[in-house]
Amino acid sequence: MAAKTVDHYSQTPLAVQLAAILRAQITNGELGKHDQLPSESQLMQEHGISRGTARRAVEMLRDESLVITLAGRGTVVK
Amino acid sequence: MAAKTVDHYSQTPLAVQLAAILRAQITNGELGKHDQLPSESQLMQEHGISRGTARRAVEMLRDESLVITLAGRGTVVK
DNA sequence: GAGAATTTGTACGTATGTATG
DNA sequence: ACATACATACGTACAAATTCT
Repeated sequence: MAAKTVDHYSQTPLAVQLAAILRAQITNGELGKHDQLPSESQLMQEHGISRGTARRAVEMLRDESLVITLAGRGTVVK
Repeated sequence: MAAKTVDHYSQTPLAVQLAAILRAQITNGELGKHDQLPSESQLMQEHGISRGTARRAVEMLRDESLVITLAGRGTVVK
């Protein structure tokens, strides 16, 4: 099945949409503890968004302490 | 006297420097409760930085709940 | 109320620096 | 040396909210 992606025609900001999608995957266990999140480049391609938008989405999850980002490594579920 | 500005040759990120300058002005009372912060355009000109950098600096203060930003209005000390 | 000007919000592109593998 | 990945910073454009004339 196709993975869920953001809606470019929605009024909701793309970064907010993406954060919600990733947050849901963490909440429902699709992404478990210590699991690696898709890289910024992967998120860019999969959702057709820019790097800045992908980064803002992940930043929201960091602010919520749902994930941890390590320079040069990536982002993992906490 | 000349206002304090960021150092473009410092190792410290420009946004971090600017946030520190504004944070100090709030702490020492130079900027008091309900006082308006310089607009993003003013910060750009006064410090010779881009808008994105100015926005990140103010964003830090928002994250610290030191200020409140309203679209079309600006940012004021809380 | 209309319209211009100002200010913040969102989105994208590019470049460079730093750290890891 | 190279590829990958995050960090910082420059730029552009347009949208949305507010203020001013």
